[in-house]
Amino acid sequence: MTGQVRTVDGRVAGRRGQATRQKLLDCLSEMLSSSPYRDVKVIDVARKAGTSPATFYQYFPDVEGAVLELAEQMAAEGAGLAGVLEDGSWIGRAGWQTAQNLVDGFLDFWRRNDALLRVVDLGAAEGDKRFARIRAKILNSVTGSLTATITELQSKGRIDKDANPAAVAGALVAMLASVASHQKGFQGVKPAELKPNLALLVHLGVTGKKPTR
Amino acid sequence: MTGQVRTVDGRVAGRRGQATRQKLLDCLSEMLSSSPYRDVKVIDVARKAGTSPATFYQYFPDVEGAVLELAEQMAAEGAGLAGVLEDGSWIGRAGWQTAQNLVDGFLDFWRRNDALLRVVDLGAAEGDKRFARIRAKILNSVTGSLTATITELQSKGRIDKDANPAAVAGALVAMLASVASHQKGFQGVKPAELKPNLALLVHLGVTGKKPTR
DNA sequence: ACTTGTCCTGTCATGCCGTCAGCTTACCGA
DNA sequence: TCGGTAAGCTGACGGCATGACAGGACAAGT
Repeated sequence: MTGQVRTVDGRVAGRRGQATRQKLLDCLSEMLSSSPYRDVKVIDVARKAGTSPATFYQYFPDVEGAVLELAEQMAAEGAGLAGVLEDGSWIGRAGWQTAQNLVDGFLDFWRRNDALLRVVDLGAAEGDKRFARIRAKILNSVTGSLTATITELQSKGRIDKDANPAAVAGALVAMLASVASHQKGFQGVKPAELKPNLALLVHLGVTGKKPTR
Repeated sequence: MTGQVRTVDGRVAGRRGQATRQKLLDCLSEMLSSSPYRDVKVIDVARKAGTSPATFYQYFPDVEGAVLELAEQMAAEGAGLAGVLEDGSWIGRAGWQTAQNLVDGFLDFWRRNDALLRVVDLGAAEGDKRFARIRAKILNSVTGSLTATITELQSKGRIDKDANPAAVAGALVAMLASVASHQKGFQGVKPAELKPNLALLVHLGVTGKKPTR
């Protein structure tokens, strides 16, 4: 599927080349965590990797191109976010647990990849199709699963007939994503206290009623 | 309170100076809407304003500084976002209306200022205190009002005692902000269809029960 | 040892950044 | 009307990042 790793000028990358490439990606990832996206320069990444800017440009067209590569890797991992939902029930006490698991998994994933996710979010919001696709890939696994659950519960008449399952699911997931990336900015609310409240909202949105704890 | 407008090197700005300054801000605003934040250069803004880069640096320390200025102006306007909530009831049919009004106002404000809000969001997420403060200023008016409402309803026993009003309100507002900035990215859900569903979630989160339409 | 293709870097033209000295313009009091 | 003073603007410059290329270093096979 991925084919061979290629340099910008078309050569196939060998063992050493791939190592250098990966090292550049790792250093870029670090830089993203430590300085504003706008200030991340090719030359800094190259220096950190103990190589030269010219080498960087052999493997990536520019900083954005390299970020996209990192994001793809992350998206592949993040597609498994919905794993929690596969075998999770939304009925009774189990529903509360499922909601909690979802929130936990989400916040955890976000904390591990916050710097990269910020950039992906920005790119997507700016209308860049490539970033939007990656963002969708990450979120869709969860949104899709939630949509299915809501649709099912809706057919049982528990939820407002007028509600659009996809819209509700998308909004809930957006909420999780947004809260996750601004966790520190919640003045007066401790992170530990945030989780159950998010779970409460998710449960409310999905099932239409308060959780049984 | 605001004091006089001053140049970077301490001179007080007169009529002409303020006009130039404002023109630079306007052009910056346009550039933010039309190109990725990362690619907005001082020289482009200056050219667009029919002046030189040196002039730009007379009024702002850098691009970020100018963006902060724009954001402050926006925050002043956005602080009125909660106006809808002041005289809005959350009881019965009126509650549904209030929720809809809130969603409407929010999405509208976001659409009018999307480019700037993206940058503020990024800055805040990256940990920049100045951007975080501005973001809080915009959101707090709404969050605060919602928190009060939830607290009140909670005392009447309608909502889960364990819920933290501030956390729930914050999460709902974050949801609105996030959805607003990714409106185009909601595949398969039309914007018009999005609103009532957001209102539904807000109503559910605030009052704990389905709206009466 | 020689060939071949991968891998890296020195170097260069170009362009943006951020600063300064110095010029022009507007305002004001005499 | 006429300087004087401060505001306002810009050309020009050193510094640094970008992005391209050609050529040298290196590993592997023969």
